[in-house]
Amino acid sequence: MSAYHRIYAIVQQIPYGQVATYGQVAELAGLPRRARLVGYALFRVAPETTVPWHRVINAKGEISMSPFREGNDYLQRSLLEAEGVQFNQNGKVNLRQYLWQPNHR
DNA sequence: GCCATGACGGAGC
DNA sequence: TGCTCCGCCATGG
Repeated sequence: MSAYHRIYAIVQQIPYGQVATYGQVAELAGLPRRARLVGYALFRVAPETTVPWHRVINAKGEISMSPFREGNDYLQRSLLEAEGVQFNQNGKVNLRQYLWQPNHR
C-alpha cells in the first residue's frame, strides 16, 4: 500500500463542514512531518477520486495556491463555502472553529 | 537507481 | 506582521 493511499484514507474521514491541515493529515496517516507529500498526493489524485480534497488546507488556514492548479484553488474555496465554512477578508478560515478534531469526534 | 520536484511547516530575521 | 530559507521524502522520469 502506498503512502498516498493512506493519505486518501485519512482525508475521506474529514467530516462535512470541517477542514484539516496538511500536517494534520500527514500525522494521522502515520507520516509525521510529511505535509508536502499530502499536498503532492492530493494534487495527483484530485480529478480522479471522490476524496474530499477541498477540506484540506494549510496550517495558516488558507487555501494553498499553485500555478499548476489553474483555478482549482478557487473551486476549493467555493466548495468549502458551500459547506458553511466562512472565509475572512484575508481569505483565511478560522481553524479554531472549523479544524477537524478526531478525538472530539 | 539517481535526480529534480512539490496543495507544507516552522524557525529565523 | 511578513518574507525567506531550509528540512522532509515518496513519486515519476
